[in-house]
Formats: sequence, C-alpha cells, structure tokens
Amino acid sequence: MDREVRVRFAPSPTGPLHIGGVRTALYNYLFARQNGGKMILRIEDTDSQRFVPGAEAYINEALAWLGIEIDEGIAQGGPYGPYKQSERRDIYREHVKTLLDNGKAYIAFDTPAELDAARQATPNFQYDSHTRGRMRNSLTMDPAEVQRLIDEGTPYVVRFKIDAGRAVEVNDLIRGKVTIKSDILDDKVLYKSADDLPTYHLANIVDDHLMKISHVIRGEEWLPSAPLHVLLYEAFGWADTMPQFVHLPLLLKPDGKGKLSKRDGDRLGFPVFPLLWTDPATGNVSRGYREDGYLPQAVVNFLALLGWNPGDDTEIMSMQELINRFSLEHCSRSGAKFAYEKGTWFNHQYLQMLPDEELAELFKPILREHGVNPDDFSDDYIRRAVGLVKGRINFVRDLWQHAAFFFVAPTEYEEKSVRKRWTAETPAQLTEMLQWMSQLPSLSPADAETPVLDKIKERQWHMGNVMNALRLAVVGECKGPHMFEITELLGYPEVERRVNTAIKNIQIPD
RNA sequence: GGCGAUUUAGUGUAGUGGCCUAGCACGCCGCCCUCUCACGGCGGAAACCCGGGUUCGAGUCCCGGAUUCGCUACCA
Repeated sequence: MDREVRVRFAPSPTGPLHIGGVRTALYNYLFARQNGGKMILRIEDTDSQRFVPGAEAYINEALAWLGIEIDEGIAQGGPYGPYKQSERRDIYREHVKTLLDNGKAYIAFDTPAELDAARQATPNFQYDSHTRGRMRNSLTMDPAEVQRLIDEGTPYVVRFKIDAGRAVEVNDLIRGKVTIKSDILDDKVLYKSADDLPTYHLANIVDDHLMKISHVIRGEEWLPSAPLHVLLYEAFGWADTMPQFVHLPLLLKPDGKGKLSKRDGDRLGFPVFPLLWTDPATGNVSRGYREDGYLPQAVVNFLALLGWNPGDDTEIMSMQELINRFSLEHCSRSGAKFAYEKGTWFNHQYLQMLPDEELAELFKPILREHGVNPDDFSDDYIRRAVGLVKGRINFVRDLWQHAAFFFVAPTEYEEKSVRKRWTAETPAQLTEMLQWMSQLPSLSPADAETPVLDKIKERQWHMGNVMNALRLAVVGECKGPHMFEITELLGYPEVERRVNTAIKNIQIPD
C-alpha cells in the first residue's frame, strides 16, 4: 500500500505543550519529511471543561521555535479543515447518527450518580455487553420513552456497542501485532449531548479518516485503546484505509517512578515545557527551554535521541540529518527516563558550533541586564571576549560569569587565592612587570608571553605566585583563559590601571 | 484487581545465534596540558532482570517468573 504519507500531531489545548508531546510532534515531523508527506496539526478541544486559553497559541509558537513545520493546520489552512475539533460538530453529529442507524451504537441516559452506584455495587463494573442490559439505554427502554426523554432535553450519551468474544488485532509498527479480547473493552462514550461534542475516540477516528491520515504516531498511553479504534474503523466501514499505528515509548521521571510531569521539573530544576508558560488561572510560571537559554536545535537533537537512535554512534545531528536518518525500526519500545543533564551537554555542543559573532549578539542583552552597555565596546571586542570563554559555557547566560571581567574591572579579589599567591614581594614585582610590559609592542601571547616569562625566570621569581597575582589583579580570581589572551584584549592601559588598583586595595596577608 | 506493553552499566543506548574478553555517549573518578579554572586529549570504575530450556555455541531463540510503565472516566 503506497499511499501518501500524512501524519498528524493532535494535542489538546489544556495547558502548555509538554516536552513529551514535543517529542511526539518531532517524530511525526521527521517521519513526514523523510517520506515526502504532510504534517498536520489538529487541535483536539473536545473537553470543554479543561480548555485553557492561550494554550493553542503556545503550541504554535513552541513548534515554530523548534523548527517543526506544519503543512496543514488551523494557522496554515488546508483541504481537510477545519482543523479544530470544536468547529467540526456537524461532522461528528452526522457520524454518530450513522453509527446509531447501523446499530453500532446506542443512546444511554444513565446519570453520573447512577454509574457511580453501579461501580460501587459491582466490583470491576464495566459498561459492556454483560451489563448494558440492565442499564437505562435505548437497548433496554421503550423507543417512545427514549424519544420523549430526548425531546425533553434530558442529557444523554451515545455509547459504542462492542460485541463480546472477538480477538481484536492492532498491528503496531514498532511493537508488532498486539491482540486483545473485545470482552475487556467497555462500551465507550462517543458523544455527549450536554455539550454537543464527541469524546476523543470518536473525533479522533473520524478526523483521521477524513483527513486521510496514513500513520498514527502517538504516545504509548494510547495503546490500550487502539483496539477500540480498530473496531471503530470497522464499524464505519473504513477498515481498508485504516492508518498504521505507531505507539511511542513514554518519557519517564529522571528519578523515581512514572511519567515525566511538570512537578519533576520544579523539583529537579529543569524545564518540562519548551517555552515559558504563565498559567492564566493561577499566575504560576513554568520555565521553558527557550527562556532557560537552550538553542532549539539542541533541544530537538536531545529529544530525538530519547527513544530513537540512528543505529550507530552519531549523536550530533541537524534537523535535516534527523529527517534523513530517522526510522521506526530504531525506536525503542521501553520508556526512557528523562536524562536532562544530557540536554545541557547538547546545548554546550551547539553553542560551540555557533559563530562568535552570533554568540556575541546573544550576549549583548545579558550584558545590559548586568548594567553594562554593550555599545561602550566594539563588536570586535565583545566577539573576541566571547570567543575566549565560550568553551566553558553550557548556556548563553553563563557567558557573564566567565567574561564579566572583560567589561567590568574587579573590585573584589578572591580571598583564598590572595592568601595563597599575594606576598610581600608582590606589589614590587607587579610594578616591575608593568615596566616591562609598557615597553612591548602589545600584550598578546606572541609579543608578550616569552619576554615576560623569561624575565620572571631571570629574576628567579616564583612563577605560580607572580602570574596568579597578575591574574588576581586583572580578573579578580584565579580562573579564566590564558593570561596573555586576556592582557591582549584588555590592552596595556587597562592592565596597568587594574594592577595599580589591586596593589592599592589588596592587603598583604600575614 | 483486570488488560496490555516493557526489561543491556547511575542514565540514554548499540547489539537481529559465534566477529561480545558486550561498543558509544552523558555523568563520575584519575592522568596529561598549564600561571589558574575550564575546554580538550588519554585512561578508569560501572551492565546483558531471574530461572529453566533449545543449540556444538545465547545478551541475541523458546517457556515460566519477576520488574517497570501505561490503560482501566460523559480526560485526552
């Protein structure tokens, strides 16, 4: 069967898009692009109770940030719209009627209280072929009575009539054939008259069929209801065009047990959402990968490898490489603990690949945050400062702690190092060094390193103490790039200023 | 409880019966580099869930058990 590949990502706008959902979207996208197919975004807002304003815009923005392009959807349109389920009521109503007319479904009036009572009374109660005969539904009631209740506006639901005794097969592309007995399925609610909306199961099957979806790639939590979906395709007479199913392993908590949740991020200190999210109801803020300083390519690369691998040791892959190499065969079947530390490693890798010019631009807002006006420095200066320290950062914001001294002279000197390196001879030595340096054409490694180091040896000074004292004076602590890279960029006048300030301010430890 | 899925180092994974004295990466530890801290390079500790079988030979196949995860709503 070689039909056009059409996949969909179908989130519910019940909050910010979860990182697990992002991965599902990514896999759908990779699969679509690899096969020259279409990626559809469908909003599944059939639960009017849980609708959250802003969630839909969030989904669009998050996918766009990550570079997951949508071919058909609410924002980009397409031939099979509308792409939002709450705007497809007429379609669902019509299909519910088809099922009712075929005898594949029936109307049920049982109230929530009555259902609760039934569940209390019977352990493991299930609304199915064994129990529906004693419930209040169109199968047990007089047709005239049913009509009267409907006319009166009594709320009802439509349930799928599942026959017992069948072995339902689901052919999952990464798990193989999964067979389950229809007896354990209950007569799922397909439609609720109260809000004139279908439930997930009905809407999902109808839409996937109408939108000509070829592959349903979704989370493993849907595997148990896949047989129900197969039965639904059959009931509609669509079995021959039923999509292929792919159930992805879940993203699990980094420690403990269970699915990755928002709480884990708060508890362990990492984002669980792609973008910052402010809950409109509570005002609670959840951090996002974007605002935390992750590069979208790093997030994509990291997520792609959580549950899939290219079959060899390749780890760093661009979106295009992921598209080329993705395969369902190399998807794992078991849940993956969310190893967020590796995400920072990926970010480090991608930061190293970024040209210094771009990194410098990303650094400018951070300089401003710290009260430094980047316009006081040349682009070249900022670029070179960034280039000297970027090897040690995992996030753009880390640039500040490593490069701040290029922009602000130290006012404090790390105590421990002062005790270790600053001696009674230090002021005189540094003053003499300044003399030497002032004679040199520049303080670059090429011009200054050999002459200065040779002089230190000649004078038989303690190399570690002298150089670290200089570092202390210029940087404020014993850390950072090579000393002469620093002095070159700072230039002699600034070095002289900092050394003299240090000599004046640092007390010689006893 | 029922049903389904799942199982290689702490974590993500490679491995499709002999090439596995089980590879890679993150993390961890050590060494080197060195004026310092990083980076980097080099090295190290660390795993086939358990029990049976099949086979000349099993991480790889079969059976049983256990584990973990999911589902079990008028939520998706």
